Amino acid sequence: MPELPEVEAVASELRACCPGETVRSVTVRWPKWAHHGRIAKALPGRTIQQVDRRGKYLRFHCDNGGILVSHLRMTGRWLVDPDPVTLKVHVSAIVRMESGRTLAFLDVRKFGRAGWYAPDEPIPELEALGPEPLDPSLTAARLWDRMCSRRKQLKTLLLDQTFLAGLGNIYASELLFRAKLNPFVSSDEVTLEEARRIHQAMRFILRQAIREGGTTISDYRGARNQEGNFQNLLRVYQRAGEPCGVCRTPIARIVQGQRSTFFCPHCQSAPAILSPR
DNA sequence: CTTGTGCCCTGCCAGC
DNA sequence: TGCTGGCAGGGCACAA
Repeated sequence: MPELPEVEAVASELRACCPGETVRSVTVRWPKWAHHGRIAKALPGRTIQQVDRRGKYLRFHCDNGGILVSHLRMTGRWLVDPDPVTLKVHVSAIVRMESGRTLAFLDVRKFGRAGWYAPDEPIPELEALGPEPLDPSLTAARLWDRMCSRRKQLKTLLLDQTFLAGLGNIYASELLFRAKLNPFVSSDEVTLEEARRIHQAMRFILRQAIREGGTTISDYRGARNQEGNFQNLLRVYQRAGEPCGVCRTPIARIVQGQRSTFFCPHCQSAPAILSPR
């Protein structure tokens, strides 16, 4: 479910209510959720100072400099003051605050994970991450440069978190449609002009999705249990067989790197060099 | 370095 | 109706 815009939505909701809250207790119901069980020991007594996002990871910064790092994976959700009924199933962890407020991590598929890191302790999962797609210092020229140094199919490269941090299957397909680029093109064959289109489309799509509160297709909900709206603006994702909004050619779905790629075979046709007669 | 496979988990849906 | 296989937005380990 969650890619950059969804994680950004969750982070901003948590940011609106967590800072200043002191943790009273942590109950881990799915032991694999927490590395080593350090969280249940380290978090009680800590006051959360700030919540932010890096790639698809959420970070809770605490008063002693420690950081709780959380990844939602496919179906993980942080919920603020959940209804008691929702705490009956799929609960990975419950964090109770001194104020009486509750944070719960719900996760149907139980892939979500969290780790506690002491002050100045290295955080391995964040160190390999590529740049933030919306970072102003990531210019089209720098993006092109990074693409040229790799030799991977475009869509697969966009999903690589060491290349860019935060894109997932939905937004990779959507931005390539907007950029009118073929998902199967090798990244080292992209021209500077095409890289500019990717850069522009990526920023446009991500900003729009953030504005819409993310994409809710089945599972995703924000920390206030609200749905996103970007699913109404999807042009190719999960639209296989439907006419392209630009040229009416049926949208195609092809499995690429073990996951679905949606694209318009006409608007995003491969350059001639890749399809010789 | 790249691509492919299996796996972690559960729920849902199409097809038989 | 009931079962089965395939599928799902992520990411990791491992093999070729």
